[in-house]
Amino acid sequence: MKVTELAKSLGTTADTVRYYTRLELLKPAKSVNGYKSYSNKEVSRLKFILSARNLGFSVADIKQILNESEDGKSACPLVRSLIKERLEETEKQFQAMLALRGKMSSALSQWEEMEDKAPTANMVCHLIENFEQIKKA
Amino acid sequence: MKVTELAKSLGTTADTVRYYTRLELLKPAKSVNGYKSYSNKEVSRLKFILSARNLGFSVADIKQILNESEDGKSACPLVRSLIKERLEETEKQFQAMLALRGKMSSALSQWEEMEDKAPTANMVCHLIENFEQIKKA
DNA sequence: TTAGACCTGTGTCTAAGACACAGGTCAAGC
DNA sequence: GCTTGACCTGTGTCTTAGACACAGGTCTAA
Repeated sequence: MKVTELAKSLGTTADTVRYYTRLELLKPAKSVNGYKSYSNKEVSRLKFILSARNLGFSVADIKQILNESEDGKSACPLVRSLIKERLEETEKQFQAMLALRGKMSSALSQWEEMEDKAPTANMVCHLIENFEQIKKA
Repeated sequence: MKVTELAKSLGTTADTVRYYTRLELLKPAKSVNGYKSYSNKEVSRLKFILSARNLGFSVADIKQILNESEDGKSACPLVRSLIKERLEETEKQFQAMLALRGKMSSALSQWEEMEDKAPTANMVCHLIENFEQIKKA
């Protein structure tokens, strides 16, 4: 299987497959012509990687998990501990995005009723510089 | 004013100031000793940059805005149009994070009751590979 | 004058691929 | 057999917004 075949068969891009290959998450054989040749084992490996990515694991996490399982050990404890970490991060980012979204949408609606002003020596844009979010009561 | 003085006075890091300087958002004079010397104008410029970053503008956005205002034009129309774009992106990312958070927390609670399994030839980790989110009713 | 503490600019690194590009492959047509 | 063109390949570079490493400069106290 060539890189694009593999990618399409699992609904991803050739660049993504190449990326994982570069990091040695996938270890294709070399064809005579220098092209990389992916076996069925790589297919299921890639399937695993994509599932894990979809669940929020980083590529580095996945590398760890694969290493563990290649040693014959159960990766389950590692997997549980990693997802706990990632979930905490996701929660933080989520809260940050929530706040940002509120700020932005508040700014947008305020600004639509405000007039344009030319810049002055100490003011680039009054919309931004005078913005203060109305705190939730 | 030296880079760290400026940074601390506005609650940011020297690296951030250096970054903006590299991109020529700030244009300090050169001291005799080669150190960068920031004037009061740079202070208010940096203040503006930090406000805009805080509202979700990218550094490239801010560069555009500053350029516009340096030409004496009002940056307000640009600012409104940029924040509309950024808000849409933020909304998308927010929804993605919301979904991801749900998936992850669902996975975590499922997995806590599941046993460890050793890897097999076609299974790296059954937790991940057998995970299916229970769709919201 | 010298020691040490602190500060500086420059260069490199990060995540997870996307993109550019020079060259190779392969089937169709002659 | 040869050639054309379409498509594919691997490698290298680029992206964000800074953080970090580091060699060397500055500055204060002794």
